Amino acid sequence: MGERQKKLLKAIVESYIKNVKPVGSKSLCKKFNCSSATIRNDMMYLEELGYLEKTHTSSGRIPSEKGYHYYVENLMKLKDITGEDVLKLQTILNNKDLVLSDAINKCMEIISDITNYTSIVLGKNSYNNVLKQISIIPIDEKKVVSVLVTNTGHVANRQVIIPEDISVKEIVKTCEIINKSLVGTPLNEILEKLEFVIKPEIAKTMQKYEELCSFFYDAFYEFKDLNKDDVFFGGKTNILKQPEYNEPEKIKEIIEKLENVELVKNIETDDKEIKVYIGEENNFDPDTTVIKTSYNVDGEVGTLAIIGPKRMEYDKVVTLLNFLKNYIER
Amino acid sequence: MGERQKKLLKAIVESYIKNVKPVGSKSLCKKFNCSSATIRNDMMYLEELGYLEKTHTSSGRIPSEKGYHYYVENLMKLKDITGEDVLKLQTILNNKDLVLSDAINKCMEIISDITNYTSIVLGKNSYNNVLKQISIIPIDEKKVVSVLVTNTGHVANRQVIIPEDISVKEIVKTCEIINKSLVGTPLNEILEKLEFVIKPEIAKTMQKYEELCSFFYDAFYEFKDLNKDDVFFGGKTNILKQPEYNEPEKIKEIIEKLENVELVKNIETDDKEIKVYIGEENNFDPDTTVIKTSYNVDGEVGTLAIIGPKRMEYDKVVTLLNFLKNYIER
DNA sequence: AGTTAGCACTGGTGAATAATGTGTGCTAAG
DNA sequence: CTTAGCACACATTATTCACCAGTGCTAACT
Repeated sequence: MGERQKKLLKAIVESYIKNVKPVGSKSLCKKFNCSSATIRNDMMYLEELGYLEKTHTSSGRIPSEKGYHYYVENLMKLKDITGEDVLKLQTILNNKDLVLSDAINKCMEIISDITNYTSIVLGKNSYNNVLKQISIIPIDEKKVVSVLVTNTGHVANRQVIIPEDISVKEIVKTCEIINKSLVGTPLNEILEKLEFVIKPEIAKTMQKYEELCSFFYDAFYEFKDLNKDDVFFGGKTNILKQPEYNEPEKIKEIIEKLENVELVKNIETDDKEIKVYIGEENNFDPDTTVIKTSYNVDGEVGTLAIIGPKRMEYDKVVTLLNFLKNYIER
Repeated sequence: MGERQKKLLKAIVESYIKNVKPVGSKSLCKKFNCSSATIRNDMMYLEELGYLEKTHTSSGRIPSEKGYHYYVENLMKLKDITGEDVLKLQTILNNKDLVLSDAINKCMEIISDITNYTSIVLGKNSYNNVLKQISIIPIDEKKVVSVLVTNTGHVANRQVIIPEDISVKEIVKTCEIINKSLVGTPLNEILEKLEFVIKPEIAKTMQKYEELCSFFYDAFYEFKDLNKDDVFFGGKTNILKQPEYNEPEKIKEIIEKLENVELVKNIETDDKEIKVYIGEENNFDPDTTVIKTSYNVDGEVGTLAIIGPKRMEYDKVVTLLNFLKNYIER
């Protein structure tokens, strides 16, 4: 691919990103100081290589997924990190009163607003977290609330019904034993340890050790969530402002997917780089591009993702994500 | 309005609800054993009274908002509480392992699924709740987590940064005092009591009482949320399956509104009856009907709401809501 | 007085047609 | 290698036409 062809591909991608409509040969004449026929010849060549496509036999060209890819990897230039957008982000990030996750969420919300794409934060709430404390708080004769706190300050709670044959006293006592023995245990090992450490231990002193363990199994069960992704959307529906979402079925399709928690959680990544997944190669929606990266701040890890049309302002998004990621990771 | 005219209005409303298209005079001939001209005469009369409308000069009639209203109040018959739908609800409601709010949410989800309308539960999390316990759990040198539990078992938590000039010890001690003095206090009075009860009390024994109170003010501040509505959607986008949502703008408009938390929270009601708000008279969206009612189960109160097109299966929705409300309130 | 048949009329719907414009591929000449 | 010129392809839009479902009105009928 010659130099002019590269420039041409770049021009076509950028024009299409900006103007949404297929770009024809004539529109590029002045820019390249040559006739439309020349442009057409190059276009044909780029199409043969698979970088361009036509929507119908005599339309202008649009970039193929391969074309976008080439653009992202070889042609685009990251923007300078300046301007009011970045200023907004900095203001938030410098606010020391904000807990990290809140700051990240707010930043992603802003990025969503200035780009009109949908942003997602998948905070792996307590990846690698260990138990800091568990409390049992009796609510009435039939119910207690169990509250679990991790070493990073995440909290989960659950209401549990007290089985008829157990007394609150026994529960509280068992809870104390658990606190003594299990503090420092990674969350995902808690259930296991409950069975193989706690049960034998309380078997010595308590009659109803089976029932008690089963009760705590119950109480801990939903805390698994702490290990799961916590999903935050910044401007969930901003992507609908993109002109590609102009027909009912397309809108409903994307909304459906954004509401599908399982699908969204799939976006999670632990890739330290910012990766761009265009169309078919993301497993979210073949008509979109997903740009994502992980972050890791003092063991608090998660995923930042932006979902937009394939015709996305790649340079802008990558620049912003890059800035945010670097800033929070210092 | 004569007897036949009432029957006619009923037939028109029900036909339109079912078939979505304006109903013409001829389609009702057999049912009323008369000619289309007769029907037309009655239709004209009903239109004069404001119960019917035309979409254009020579279309069939559709019910006006006034017409729907008359239908709901005078014409429709509640369905029998039978069938598999109700069975599904009962199964959930009989599951004793489910906490009330979860059971309600699941039921509303089912109602949304069988009707294809959007259902909302606004659980006033802890209306009238009082403080049961507050704990301070140190996370590291700079952070603590405050955990607040209410008498109904609701939990709120918040990470707070420790001001430089206060020690964790002092915080924990103050916390104990708060627990002694403030347990039983309604949540919305906590901040007030912090100022006028706690501050004077700790002023006796602690030097930095000002700073400590300010710290706890901070720690409590977001717990106000507990007094706010907790929004749950059952099948948020089910309403999009209704044929009226067949153009991009309409879809985007309703999605926008459903994403607008403030607007949704406005739906809240404390009306014990099931009320139907058709079109302009609901302040959510003039093209929809909102059917809502409050529930109150042992002091746990909230709002159940269904949002659908004005052309809604009023009898079905009211019947289902009625069943659910009565069942949970025993 | 209420009901009905008949008729002219209105507006929506869908198919067919035509006109226009934007773009292409190809060829041949510069 | 570049360019002008030309025939062709397809999307878009507007126009027309026929059709249909429905109405309002009038006059006749029970």
